[in-house]
Amino acid sequence: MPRAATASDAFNAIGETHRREILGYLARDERTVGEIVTGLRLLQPSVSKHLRVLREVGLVRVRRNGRHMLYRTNGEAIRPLYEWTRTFERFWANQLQRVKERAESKGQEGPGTAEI
Amino acid sequence: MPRAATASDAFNAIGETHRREILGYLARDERTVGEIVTGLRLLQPSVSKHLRVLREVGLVRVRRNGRHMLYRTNGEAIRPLYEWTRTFERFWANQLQRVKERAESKGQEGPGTAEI
DNA sequence: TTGACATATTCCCATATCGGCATATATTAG
DNA sequence: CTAATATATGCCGATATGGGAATATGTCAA
Repeated sequence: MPRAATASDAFNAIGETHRREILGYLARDERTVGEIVTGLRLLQPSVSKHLRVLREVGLVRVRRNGRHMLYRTNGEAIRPLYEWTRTFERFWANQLQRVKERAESKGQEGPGTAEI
Repeated sequence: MPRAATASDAFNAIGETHRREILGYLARDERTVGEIVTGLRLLQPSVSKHLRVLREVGLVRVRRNGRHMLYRTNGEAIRPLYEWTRTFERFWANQLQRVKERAESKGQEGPGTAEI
């Protein structure tokens, strides 16, 4: 079995750096394909292809305006990713806690707890 | 250029469903490869391969205990993903805001306000 | 040592990728 | 209508994938 299609879900779609950049770029306002091309310095066919993937997984929305296509990020579709990552929130929360505790008890370094 | 390697960064690594499952499984306690195999009903070589990818991007840590390898999730490595998704938080925050306002002004439950 | 157990690696294969380039489609202007 | 602009699609090639089966490596027990 090959790797899951990039358009199979949001988790796969955001694996690509350029697609994440596009999502960021489209987060504020809707943008034309041409604006993305010049704004992010990508080639037009590449942008169109990435937009197709993003559209297929619902990460962007489009509407037509004359001969322009106006794309915008659909933040709702990012929420599942957010929720998934939040599942691990306690890790860095604990980390901050530990750092704070260590600072407060400002004593001794634990001897090298080996990490592989 | 082919797709970026699955072990090139966390964004690519979590694209795979089984890897996300493994990360969830290893979030509470450290686990043996065998435990992952039986716990998630995967084949051992498959698990070992996924663990390798996860290890390469720092999403899991290992230590050896006799002939067992004990893996655990390194939540810290998920934080960048969390931060990235949080960039879009206002999308669903606004959504909730709108829902709340509607509820307050109407003083009743809105019918079918779909939740994902 | 030998054998049993735990995990990692290798090989094969069908598939999807992304970038470039060329081209097709769609829409408006004149 | 035709030309020009905006976007989408098709084709190519190099590459990495993930599953499965077989096998290699590593560690302990007797």
